[in-house]
Parts: sequence; C-alpha cells; structure tokens
Amino acid sequence: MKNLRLKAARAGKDYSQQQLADLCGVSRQTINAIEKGDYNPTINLCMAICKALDKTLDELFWEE
Amino acid sequence: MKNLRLKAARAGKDYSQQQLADLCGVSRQTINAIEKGDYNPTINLCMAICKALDKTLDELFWEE
DNA sequence: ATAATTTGTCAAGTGTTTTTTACATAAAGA
DNA sequence: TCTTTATGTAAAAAACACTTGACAAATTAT
Repeated sequence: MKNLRLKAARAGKDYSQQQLADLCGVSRQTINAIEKGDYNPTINLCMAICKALDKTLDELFWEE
Repeated sequence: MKNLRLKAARAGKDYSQQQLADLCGVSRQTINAIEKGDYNPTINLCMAICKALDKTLDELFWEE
C-alpha cells in the first residue's frame, strides 16, 4: 500500500523525488518505489528519509 | 554499534533470541546480528520486532 | 558435575533491495 | 509551441538482508 505520509511530508518540504533521493544518497527510483509502497526499505534508509524531512520513524513508517 | 534498547526490551519480556525470532518469523542469527548491531534490517522486520516487544520504531530504532 | 539452554560466530547459499539505464507521459515555464 | 522538470515504470545486474547448518563458549537448571 502507498506511503502517503511520506508523500505528504515531502510535499511539505517542496522536494522532488530526485531532491529527496539526493539528500538520502539513494536513487530516485528507490524513493518512488517506497512512496508507491510495494516494498520494504532498510531502517537506515528510513532514518535518512526521516531526517531529511524532519520527521520520526513513527510519523512516517509506523503501521498498525 | 550494539542495539542495547532492543536487548533490554527483549529481556523485559523474558524472551530468548530464538523466541523473539520465532515471533518475528526470522532466524535466531538475524536477531543476534541486529542486537550486535552490525547491520541494517528492513523496516518490516523492525516493525515485527517492535510489535512482539510492545515498543515503537522510535523507541527501539531511532538514532540521533 | 552434568545436562540443557542461550548466545556468539562463521561460511555458503538464497532472495530481495537498490542501482543503472532507459523510455513514456504529464505538468509548468519561457 | 518548445523546453524543462517531475513522475511512473521496466529490465538486468550489483549489493546486501536473511537463511541454513554447524560448532564452541557461556549460562542456567537439575
């Protein structure tokens, strides 16, 4: 399922997928795939994303 | 670096590495490696661990 | 003491994340 | 209109998470 919280947080910073990817040191496709939601990133990447967007793991990635 | 918060949370539930591994559907060695800290688990596994231990991602995995 | 459980570690293999390259479409700006 | 930027998607290969099997040291229980 899509990660809309991530998409929203990125929009809140006015970053493109490419810009966020650069900040996190990964490819644009990786960010795209995570937002699209069909896979399972590593915790280190999740933390890099959170720090780039000033969010926490729970805010962007926790699922009930 | 070691994940001592995870080790402590597991101790708080009185689970062995094997028991926690079974609850999370991974091997004992994987849990051991995460506690030892020399790698980078996936977010899905981190969430499974958190749920087994009644903790959140931020409580067990967030690093400043 | 000794048996059973737990933990630490290693090597080889499997599976999946991630990269790279590439192409197509939509939106925005000049 | 023409160009640029942003997004969605795909296939092949590289990188790495995770498994399996195994052995030894340490801990706990009997």
